[in-house]
Parts: sequence; structure tokens; C-alpha cells
Amino acid sequence: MPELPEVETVRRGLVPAMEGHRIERAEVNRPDLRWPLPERMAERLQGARIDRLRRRSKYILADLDSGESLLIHLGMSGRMLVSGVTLGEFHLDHPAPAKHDHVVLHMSGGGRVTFNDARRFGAMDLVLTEREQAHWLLAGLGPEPFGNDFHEDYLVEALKRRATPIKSALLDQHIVAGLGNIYVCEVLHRAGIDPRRQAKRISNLRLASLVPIIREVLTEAISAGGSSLRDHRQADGELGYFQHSFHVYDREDTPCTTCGTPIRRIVQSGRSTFFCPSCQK
DNA sequence: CCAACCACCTGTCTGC
DNA sequence: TGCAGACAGGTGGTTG
Repeated sequence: MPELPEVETVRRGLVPAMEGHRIERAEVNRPDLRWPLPERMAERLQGARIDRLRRRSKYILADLDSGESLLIHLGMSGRMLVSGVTLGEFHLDHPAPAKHDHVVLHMSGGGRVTFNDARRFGAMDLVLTEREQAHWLLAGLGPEPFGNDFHEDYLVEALKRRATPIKSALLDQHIVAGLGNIYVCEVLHRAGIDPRRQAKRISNLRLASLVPIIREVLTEAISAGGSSLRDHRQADGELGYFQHSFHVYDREDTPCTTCGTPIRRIVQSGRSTFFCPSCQK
């Protein structure tokens, strides 16, 4: 599922079940996700109250009253399913146990959060909240797209000597955190930039234009509840609908919404890139 | 610094 | 229906 808008959507979906509630019991069905779960994770979680749910890049951080934060990454296929809470008029019933339900958090208040991840590229760890910035998974991350550290001068400086294709540069989490394959493709289409172009061969003006475009695309995607590919659902079971707003991603051979030229698919550093060969120069 | 690969896993779809 | 192969929203790592 998860680029920044999907992770943010998941975070918001988890709030009613988790924030302000205690973890009565942590059920661990598989201790090996992408990496082994932290030592004694179930015991360290049991009884802890979750004071706040935050997001950093594509990570969710659940701050516990024990002074630790539970760090969650969804990888490619990870999902967080919420049940046992009432949202407006709808009660979310507990689902039947499913294949790949690796961790289940039983919350006070009757809520339940199920981490399901078929491919097990996802991860969880516990980190001291006040030291989280030094955590090896977070330490190297670039600025948040919506943060004050992400601005035109920063991005121009970060990109203007890079020989790598702009597509690869924007996927690089050291440069800006949170973009993934979908949103990089969409951003470059909106910016009219050829994904194959070397970052350093793009004018400062055009590089700077990426800042507001990145924010626009991500904002629109978050408003839509993210993108639901292949029927992946959000935390409350709802489908995001930003996929209906894609201009290039997963649209190979369909006409460009701007000029009608067929969208092309190429592979860059092992990932599919979709772009309009006519609008993007 | 960078490109090109590999690794980690499972599920789904396509073409034969 | 079976089967092989390609592909999937991520990311850490090695090699040249």
C-alpha cells in the first residue's frame, strides 16, 4: 500500500482505536517480519498507553507512556486493520483471523489493530522516544515534504549536482522523505519533466517548481484517502480513491490526459516509470 | 557518487 | 487446469 499519503491515511484510521488507549495484550504470531521483532516486544507493549500517533516519512510512530515508541513500517504489502470501534453510525466488527496476521494489538476500549503483511517487507521496532531521530531507520531520512526544512533552496541545492535521473533522485528518501513510485511519476508529469533527465541538467527554476507540486499531489492524495491498488484497503476497510486521479501511473498505452499521446512505461533502477513522452521534456 | 544488480517474501495476472 | 514468468505502493546492501 504505502507511500506517504497511504501511511498518513492509515495513521488517521488508527487514531480512534489506539490514541489514549492501552495495549491490553500484544499477540505476536510471527516474530520475523523484514527483521526480527525487538526483544520481548509483546511484554514491552503490554499495559502501555498510546499517547500519540505520529508519522515520519512512511513510518508510523506510536508514543507509549513507557517512554518508548513503537515504530511501524508497512513495506509493500503491509496493512493495519482496525476493528471493534464505532465510527459514527458504523461499528467495525472483528474480522475472522486471516493468513499473514502477524501482530494483533488488543486495545482497551474494545479496539483491535491487526498488522497483516503477506510479503513481510514490513517492520516493527521499539525505540526510546527521545532518541528516535538516531534510530538507524530514521536517521538518514530527508526532510518531510510538508515541513519547514523542505523548500525551494533546499531542493535545488540537493539536486543540482546529481547525475542520477530525476526519477531516481525523487525516490531517494535521503533527498525528500515519503515519495514512492506512484507519486514520483505523478509529480514529474505535473511538472512536465522527463523522468530520464539528469537532475543536474534541469534548471533551478524547474527544480524549485517541484516543491509546490510535490505538496499539491500529496495533499490531494491524502484528501482522497490515498490510492487503493489491487483492492488494498485502508485501516477502516474503506478504499482510497486517488487512483482514479492518476495521470500516468499504471496507464501505459492510454492517452495522456493533457495531450493524448500514449503513456509510456520504462524501467529505471528496477522500477516501472510511467510518463508522457510529449508533455514531459 | 552512481548504476546495476541482489536480497527479502507472497500473491496475482498473463500467456502458452 | 497447470505452469512459468513477470510484476507489485519499499528499502538495505554489494559490486564495479
